[in-house]
Amino acid sequence: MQTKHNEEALDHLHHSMISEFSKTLEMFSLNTTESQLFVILYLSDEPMTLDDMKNALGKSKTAMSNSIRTLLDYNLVERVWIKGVRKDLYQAEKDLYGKFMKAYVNRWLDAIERQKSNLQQIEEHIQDDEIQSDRQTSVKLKEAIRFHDALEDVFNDIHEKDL
Amino acid sequence: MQTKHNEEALDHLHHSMISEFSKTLEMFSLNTTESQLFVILYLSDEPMTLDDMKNALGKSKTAMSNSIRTLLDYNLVERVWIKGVRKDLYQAEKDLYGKFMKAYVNRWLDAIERQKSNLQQIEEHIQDDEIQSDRQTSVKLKEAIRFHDALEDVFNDIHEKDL
DNA sequence: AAGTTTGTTCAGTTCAAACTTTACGGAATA
DNA sequence: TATTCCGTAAAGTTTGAACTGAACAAACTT
Repeated sequence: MQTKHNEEALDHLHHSMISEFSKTLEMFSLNTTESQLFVILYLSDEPMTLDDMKNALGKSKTAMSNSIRTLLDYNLVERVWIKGVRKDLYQAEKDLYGKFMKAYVNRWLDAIERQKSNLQQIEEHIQDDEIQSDRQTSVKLKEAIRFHDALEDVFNDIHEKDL
Repeated sequence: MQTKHNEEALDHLHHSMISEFSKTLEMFSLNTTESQLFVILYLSDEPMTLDDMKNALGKSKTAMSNSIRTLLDYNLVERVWIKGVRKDLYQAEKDLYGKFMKAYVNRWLDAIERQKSNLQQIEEHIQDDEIQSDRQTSVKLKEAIRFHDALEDVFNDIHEKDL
């Protein structure tokens, strides 16, 4: 009975960790399932199959398949091969902080670069067409571009720190 | 006719800026309307009323009222008073970069602190109840807490930079 | 005091994201 | 070669966020 009590307590413990830790991971623009999935893999000693995850989270296999693929895209999870095992196996990347930060910062930098370039095109467009834009708008446009520069700087700083 | 052509071009210009710049602002966890609203206010020389915004964005007054309040919460917008004007007036805060960064970083720091404390409570809970947790889980828990510490450090760094 | 005007609350609607179930193609096994 | 098994694709369903319009309370005007 003591063992059973202990087992339940361990289950509860796992459940709490998944519930709590995943909330933080959601802040990295992961959705609920993706975050929970990562935590599950993170807590597991051994690589897991889609069916393992399905059982652990109580969701459909398709949901697992989709979520695991975005985690792969973000480089937060890797597929491993074990001789004799037919199913695909996945495990969480070791370097928790580094991987998450890298994934996060890269997504920011990509977006910033894209948006900055869009704004710059608008700026060129003004000059080419000789539109008599009000002074105010022109000033704001330049300011917005500088804003993007500043963002780029911050995220580049972070990026360089954890190389 | 030249003036009219120019006017149209200016409208288009404004529209583009709202569309493009707001995409970046959405990355600070603002939804579409909040972001667009901020850009509108940002581009305007004068403070605007809810009706002005409603007309500018073509959405309901309720939507404006809700969005402006979250922008106020985040300290990205301020209410101003002008003698004789009965309606509430709002304008974008001047320091674009500083305000956004501060709002963003604060939200991160709040969340991290809360989550870290939750994890620490789980850790205490283990020790109190003398649960024989597997070594692996215990290690991971500590690691997760360190992860939060690291995040706190990064965001604190950013926070201190733009004081 | 009666009647406007203004911002917000509330109830109902719309739409997109997230899930599930079913179906399918390709690889492994017999 | 036939069959089973596994991951993904497709189609349909559910759920929650975002929006609208009507109703309301407080403040202002006359």
